[in-house]
Amino acid sequence: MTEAPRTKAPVAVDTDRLMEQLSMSWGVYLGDFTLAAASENLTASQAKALNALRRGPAAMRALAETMTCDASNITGIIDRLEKRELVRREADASDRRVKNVILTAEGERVADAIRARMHSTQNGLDGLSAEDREALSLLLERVFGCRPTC
Amino acid sequence: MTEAPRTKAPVAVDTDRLMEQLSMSWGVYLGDFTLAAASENLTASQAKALNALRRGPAAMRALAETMTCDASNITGIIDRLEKRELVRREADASDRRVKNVILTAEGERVADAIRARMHSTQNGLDGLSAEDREALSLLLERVFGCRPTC
DNA sequence: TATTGTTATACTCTATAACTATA
DNA sequence: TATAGTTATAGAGTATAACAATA
Repeated sequence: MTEAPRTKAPVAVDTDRLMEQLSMSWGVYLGDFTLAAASENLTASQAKALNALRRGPAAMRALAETMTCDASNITGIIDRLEKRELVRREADASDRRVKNVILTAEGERVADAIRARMHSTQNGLDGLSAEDREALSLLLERVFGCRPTC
Repeated sequence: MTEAPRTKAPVAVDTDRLMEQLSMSWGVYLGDFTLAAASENLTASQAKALNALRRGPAAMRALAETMTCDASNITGIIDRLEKRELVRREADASDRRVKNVILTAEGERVADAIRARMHSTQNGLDGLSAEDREALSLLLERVFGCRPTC
């Protein structure tokens, strides 16, 4: 099932090509993101957490889920962001075990600044026509199952 | 120049949407890659180095360039891969300062295995028609400037 | 008992700076 | 003197295991 036939079908070749291209493209994207984060003296993980919180407060556990890492890691990441007053912890009203993490006004400003400084990616997207952007969005959704607002 | 107009043009909104979607898609891709690497007891960075070497031998310095990290990091990464006999160092013939890193047969096998275990991404791409794959490839090239074979 | 967040531990990745051996 | 690779160092991310507080 996972074995490819010895004769290369055009389909298989294109998938290989795309995998290679995706690998390089994500490298460019990550470099852009890391540089943007560094411009605010943040690591990529810290910026990722900040970005996730733009949607609203989240429990430590939920944040770990979003960042696909162990819950124990979140403590340190949020500690460093809290020390810079970009986020704050707040005890949950209904369940006192839970701590909700909330973006401060300054944290919101920094998150927006990082987003705005992703020039390379932004310029690449701005260079596309409206139709092309729509097409790319649909393709990403079909390949990775990610819709913009979910 | 970098200031957006106060009235939101449809173009600007679509770019925001795409940035968000790219962020999530990248998360899915990275998770897939990290899991595939872990299935061979490798970290993402080690797997990335292994994958880069599939194109052929590379000097330590060139590898650092490819992985967009400081040259001093490559020493440790290659040390660990060499300890497992997935790569080997070889002195360059023309410049004795240079060490070329070469994939061993076992390293090649492991690199291929990781590539093959990226089921999520692979399935996503296989679900596209030939035309859609071609379209995605063109869009990636225009946004990120990455061609498959360069 | 189960879950949330934290701590302790060990390993890896990362950049900076200083070192060596070549060029 | 300049460059390739290494080492030393310090900070950050990561998973595992164990813990306290709460459910």
